[in-house]
Amino acid sequence: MSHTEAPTWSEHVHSVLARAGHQRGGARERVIELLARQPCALSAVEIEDALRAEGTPIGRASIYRVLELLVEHGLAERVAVGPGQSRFEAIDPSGAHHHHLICRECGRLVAFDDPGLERAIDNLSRRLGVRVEHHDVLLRGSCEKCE
Amino acid sequence: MSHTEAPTWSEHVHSVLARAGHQRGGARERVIELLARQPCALSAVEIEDALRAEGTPIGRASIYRVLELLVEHGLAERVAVGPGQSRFEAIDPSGAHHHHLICRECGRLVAFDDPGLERAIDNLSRRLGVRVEHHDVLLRGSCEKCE
DNA sequence: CACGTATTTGGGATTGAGTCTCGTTCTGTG
DNA sequence: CACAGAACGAGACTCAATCCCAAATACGTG
Ligand SMILES: [Zn+2]
Ligand SMILES: [Zn+2]
Ligand SMILES: [Zn+2]
Ligand SMILES: [Zn+2]
Repeated sequence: MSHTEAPTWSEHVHSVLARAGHQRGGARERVIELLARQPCALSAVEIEDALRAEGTPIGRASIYRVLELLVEHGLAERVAVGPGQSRFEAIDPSGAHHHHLICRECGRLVAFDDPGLERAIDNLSRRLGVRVEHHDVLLRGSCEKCE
Repeated sequence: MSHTEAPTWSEHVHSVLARAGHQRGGARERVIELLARQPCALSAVEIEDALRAEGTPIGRASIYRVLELLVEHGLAERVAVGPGQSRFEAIDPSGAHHHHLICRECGRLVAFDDPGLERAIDNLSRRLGVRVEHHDVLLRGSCEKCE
């Protein structure tokens, strides 16, 4: 192949972090690899448990450090689903992202994306005249299964 | 006056809770009165401190109980501004509400409302075909003062 | 008003996500 | 392979939030 493949999220993360002057380490690699495989957001505790279950336990401090680093660099997003319950998920390098509906009944997280919503936030930030770096949107209701 | 005045938020809260079979108690009254006077969201700790400063200290457990009750009945909203940092504010019975921008620099909360955003969320919920009871929107960026 | 019952309240113990510290281990470079 | 800086992890610690339960309070009834 002569053309450049679009980089995967992991590759993108590694290149961004390398460019920012970060070395590589086992803990970070593990967390990134795990996040790369997820369809939707995980909590820090779930990440800790998943890694331990895979036989490569990672210190709690490292997990939070990695997550903070990723969020700082716009590589992952924190989804606050409740008091003391943050979840994290990869952000696609293309800028494509989705938001979530959390079901009041079963607590399940449902992902969606909506250009109209993004456009509205865009217009809004222009109207406010402030620099909006990020937007959190979380809908609460009941999902199809709990309807 | 022969016409009915629009009820204040406190009155509305009391009638909703009475209808739901709740008795009145001092702690609840104090928290409701305090929230009614706020222009924007307070944390539970701020509420506790404010009430103590006013000479009517209220137990922590009661404060959280009242807040939960209000949120449950759609009378107040929880704004998750960060991990382990919830803020609460009254929801106007008319349905009028605002959202917030939280400043990365100074941490200040700036309120705004935007019909375009509300319309977009409306359309979205119709498109998804689910019943959306509530929507959280939180922008992150820098406020005018920190620009 | 006095009584009885259900609700509300609050002090204090407890939980648990998230943070901090600091000595150890690893990475990359020359 | 030596060195400096970066990354790691065990465990102490913080603090919002929850839980427990005995005491206080609200309110319908007589
Ligand atoms: Zn997701
Ligand atoms: Zn968006
Ligand atoms: Zn507000
Ligand atoms: Zn809205």
